[in-house]
Amino acid sequence: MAKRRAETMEENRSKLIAAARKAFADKGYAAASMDDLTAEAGLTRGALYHNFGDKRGLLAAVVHQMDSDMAARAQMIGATAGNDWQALLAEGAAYIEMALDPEVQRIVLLDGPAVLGDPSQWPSQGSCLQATRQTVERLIAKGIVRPVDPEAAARLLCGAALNAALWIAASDNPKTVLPKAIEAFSCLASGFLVKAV
Amino acid sequence: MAKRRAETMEENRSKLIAAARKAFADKGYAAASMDDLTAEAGLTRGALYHNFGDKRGLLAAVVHQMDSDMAARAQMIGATAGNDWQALLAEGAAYIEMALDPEVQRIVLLDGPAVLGDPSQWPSQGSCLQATRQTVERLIAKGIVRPVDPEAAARLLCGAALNAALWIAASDNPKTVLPKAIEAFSCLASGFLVKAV
DNA sequence: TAATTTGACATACGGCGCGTATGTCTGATA
DNA sequence: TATCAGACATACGCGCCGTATGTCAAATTA
Repeated sequence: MAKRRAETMEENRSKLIAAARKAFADKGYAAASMDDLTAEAGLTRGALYHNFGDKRGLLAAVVHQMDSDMAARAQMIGATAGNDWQALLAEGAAYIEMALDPEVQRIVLLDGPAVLGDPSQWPSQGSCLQATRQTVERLIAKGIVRPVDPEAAARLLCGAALNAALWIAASDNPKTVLPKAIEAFSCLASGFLVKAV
Repeated sequence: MAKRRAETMEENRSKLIAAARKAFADKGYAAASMDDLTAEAGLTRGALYHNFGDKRGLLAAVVHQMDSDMAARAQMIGATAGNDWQALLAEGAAYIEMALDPEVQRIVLLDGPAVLGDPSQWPSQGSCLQATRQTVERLIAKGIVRPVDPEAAARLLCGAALNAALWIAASDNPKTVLPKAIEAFSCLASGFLVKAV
């Protein structure tokens, strides 16, 4: 039987996003050819421009998907922590680990900001940023964390985690530096506590 | 009188770097045309490829220049601070303020990492990173800061400062959020102290 | 100083990739 | 069943990068 119209369209969108995710991660955004990646998905550039407008639009869709995945994961990890403070630390560690994925680094952390602009302006709000900010707000309300600007705190924490991840990924043996990074992150974060550990 | 050979060459290099800096900051790396920016400098693409190899080489030269300027500035500011701890905070604040410059953001913080890779792999070592790391090492030696990995601490601090700058720049009224960012940064950094403030 | 060489830069060429305009064919609608 | 709409394919033009080749002034040597 013939498929519904919207059905195949959604399939094609998914195929294009998947191919783009692979191509962008593999060759980088600039070097990825639209002809190649659409062919990889069994389609042509016509489908691409019809669905996403232009190359940037495709990147935006890919970033949105990855960002949403990361947000969901961060949310889960935060929810399973013992208390809110540990949730914050766990989210940070999770973010560092997620950022170790080469796909995440290349697409979300490097090409994404360069092509689409600052992550906080993205529709998805920058995944981890959102989760971190909410956690910080809870901690401030409970008097555990100093009354700093939650947005500022979240941005700084995520920024620290992100750079930690880039550092680890660029290092010779990631296994040994990962714990150092997480320890340093914990130290840093503890600066927000009302009373020191 | 006829100019020396090396002299004019150095002049041309400077003119190209200056034009590139302007073009990259204005249009972004990808959208900047080599023909246009070389014409702006009164030269052609021939000079460019002879001096810098390719477009990436030109960006690297521009980044190196800006990075060196930033390092020198950070060094100066750190040196004029009362003590080492205040030097660290001052360097962080200085980094945030420098990163508010649109040219720095676009070229050093966005396109630079996307095109050239992680800043810590750059020949210039990532300006502020170097200065921050040295300051952290001094503070650890004096027992003021906990014995964390200096490299990790420097990366986290610089990452936090960088993201603070991106946040401020994207905000509606930078003037009001700048102090919030600096306050949050001080809190964060104090997490590294042996005894809390 | 005159001839020769070097090399910094200009010019010319080929190819690729993006974006748009136009065409086509299938699934929806009446 | 006939018409329409829209998702996707095809065709075209333009701009830009990188390289190969040419040129001319400055440096070198005798």
